[in-house]
Amino acid sequence: MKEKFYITTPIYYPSDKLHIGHSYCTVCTDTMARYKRLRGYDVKFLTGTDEHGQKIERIATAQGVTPKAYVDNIVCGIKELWHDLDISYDQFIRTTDEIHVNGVKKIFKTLYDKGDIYKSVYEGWYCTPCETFFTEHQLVNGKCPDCGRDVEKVKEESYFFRLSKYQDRLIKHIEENPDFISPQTRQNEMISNFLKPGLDDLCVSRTSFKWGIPVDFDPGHIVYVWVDALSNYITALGYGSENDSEFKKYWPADVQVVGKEIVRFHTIIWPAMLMALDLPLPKQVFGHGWLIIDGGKMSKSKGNVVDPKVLVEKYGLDAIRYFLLREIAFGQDGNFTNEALIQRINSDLANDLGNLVSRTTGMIDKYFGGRLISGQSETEFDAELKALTASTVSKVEAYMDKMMFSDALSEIWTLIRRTNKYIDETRPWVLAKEDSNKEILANVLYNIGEVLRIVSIMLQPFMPNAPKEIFRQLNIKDSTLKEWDSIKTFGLMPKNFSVLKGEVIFPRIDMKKELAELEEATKKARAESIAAKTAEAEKEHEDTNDGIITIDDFAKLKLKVGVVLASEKVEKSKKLLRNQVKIGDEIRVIFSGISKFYSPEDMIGKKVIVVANLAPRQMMGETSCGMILAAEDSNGDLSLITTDKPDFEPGGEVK
RNA sequence: CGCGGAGUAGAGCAGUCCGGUAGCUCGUCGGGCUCAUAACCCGGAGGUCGCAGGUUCAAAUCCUGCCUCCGCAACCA
Repeated sequence: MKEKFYITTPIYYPSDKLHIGHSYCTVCTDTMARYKRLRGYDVKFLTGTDEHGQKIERIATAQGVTPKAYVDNIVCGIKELWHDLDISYDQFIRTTDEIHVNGVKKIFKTLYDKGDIYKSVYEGWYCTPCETFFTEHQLVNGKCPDCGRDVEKVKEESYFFRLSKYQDRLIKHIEENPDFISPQTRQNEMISNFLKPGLDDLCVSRTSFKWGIPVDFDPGHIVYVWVDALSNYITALGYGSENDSEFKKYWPADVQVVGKEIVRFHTIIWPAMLMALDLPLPKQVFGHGWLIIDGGKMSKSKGNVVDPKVLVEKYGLDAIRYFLLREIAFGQDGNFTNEALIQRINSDLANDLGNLVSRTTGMIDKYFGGRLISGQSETEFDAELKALTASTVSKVEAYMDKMMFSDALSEIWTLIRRTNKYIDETRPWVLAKEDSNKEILANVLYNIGEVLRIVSIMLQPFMPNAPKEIFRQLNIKDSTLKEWDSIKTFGLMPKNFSVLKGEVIFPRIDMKKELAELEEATKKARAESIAAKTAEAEKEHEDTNDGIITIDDFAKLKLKVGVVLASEKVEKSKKLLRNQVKIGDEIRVIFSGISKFYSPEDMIGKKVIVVANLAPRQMMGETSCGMILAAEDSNGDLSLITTDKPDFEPGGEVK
């Protein structure tokens, strides 16, 4: 019986179009799934979408559609993207699927009955305009991290999962299974950051939104993301349903690929849930890194979001997949630049591999009329080429088992380059001049063809198209000659084979021209995104109050001119300065999040504008009375608002 | 002292766990070849391995301190 291999991607949140980062994660997982299939495993590859929650509910409402209609549309686009990237998933789970919904209800009930879920009171902060709950930690200077407005303390009845109960077992499991969290650095992070300080029980239900799976024994409560989303990896297999044969067959997962930002949920919350359900844990959770763009994180506000679809259309799927898998060490962050992409395409794909195929089929065509018949003659260079081929295969296997895609590809390319060198060494064009050398020539070309066959097989998990085309050009039809096991013996290609010289596999790209074009496209996209954002912001304003306030509204604000007498950096805070501001006769302590832009020395003596009637707020264990005004530019840099006349007398009101 | 990651030729990275002549790709300069996609092959130049101490016969690698950048801090892949 075939050994099973169950691999998953995270389920993505369909609140927006997916970008290159999601694609990266999915392509890597797909490559591993393809590799395991090629190695003869019974592979199950799961991906999907996490469709519930307040954010989606709100976006859908804003667009005047039902949440389901909204996600249906986005999911459609996601499936299209996976199709374009040739993702070979076996199943696409949606958290709105009936099998999942029922499974989650059952899991929730089971945990409740066992006492691992209990009812209590959730305390947190609520931002009314945003309709969102925040914990103490999430607040920025005690204010809503989204809109910066005041938040109010709320209590909500909720269900909690006894996460704390599993803390010791988790630490033990992680320590006893060094491969459970990969790469290693993530493991250190989890233990020192979260497990050692101690785990709190986790709030697993909400009453603040409706779009989700209801707790069926307590209407009004909705299962929150943890139990809902994480369960997908087992509900997709039928866990908790009548037909759980797949669950029995595939669980536990062999690898769960996740982004580094959600390693925590997958290595702490998820395993604790599984422990509570008495289920085995996944064998490995692999946290990959992020794509860094223009030296920073990809984000919509920066307008540097890369659309995988555009890239695939422009350069082809194989090139994009190759780049992602080769350029970035799996597990670490990696840079994505158009320049690096084009460079990889040109030097690795076009010059090294594509050109090798081209010159090989070209020579067979030219010297043998496309039909090669080779005998036994050898050259002094053959042994080394064959030895390298064999060692490459075993190195690639070793790297692939550790999901070190970049290193695996690097080995394959060493072989490709060596083969180009072999051509130089054997000088087929010289051999072709003498009829007596015909047999040696035939064997040289045969060896190159055989390496190309082997290379193509090893490349199959990474690139879905190029290997097929190489097989076609080398006229390899026998499927056993495309299997992994066939690469362990050098020389399985039929001794006489014909070639079909075809189109260039990877055309070279004119770097200068292309970069200029891309630059243009990026600018356009950025402008569009900014325009869309502005429009959205305007719309939001209109929706509330047209963005216009009356003079009476303005009069509610008491803005005063104060002078900063003293200022100091707040320890433990990156942003805050603690200022003592004299307003008239009064001296107030006001915290201000500007230490990145102003040193305490800068502050002293500054005449600043203070919102004098702002409700006092606890910050860093002290009360901040008021707010110092500063303007923000598009880079996020802050500039204090001050009075124009240097010797202006402070204390007066701003009107 | 909140946590983690990074700092190595012009660029991007490997090497650091398990000290022993500093490696790869691209770029650059020179040479070779002409089968091939102006490609391929060979060679050269270019690095005080963030800084400062320490351990050692020997440090990019181990130890101590510091600086800079990035990310995270209850779900942005």
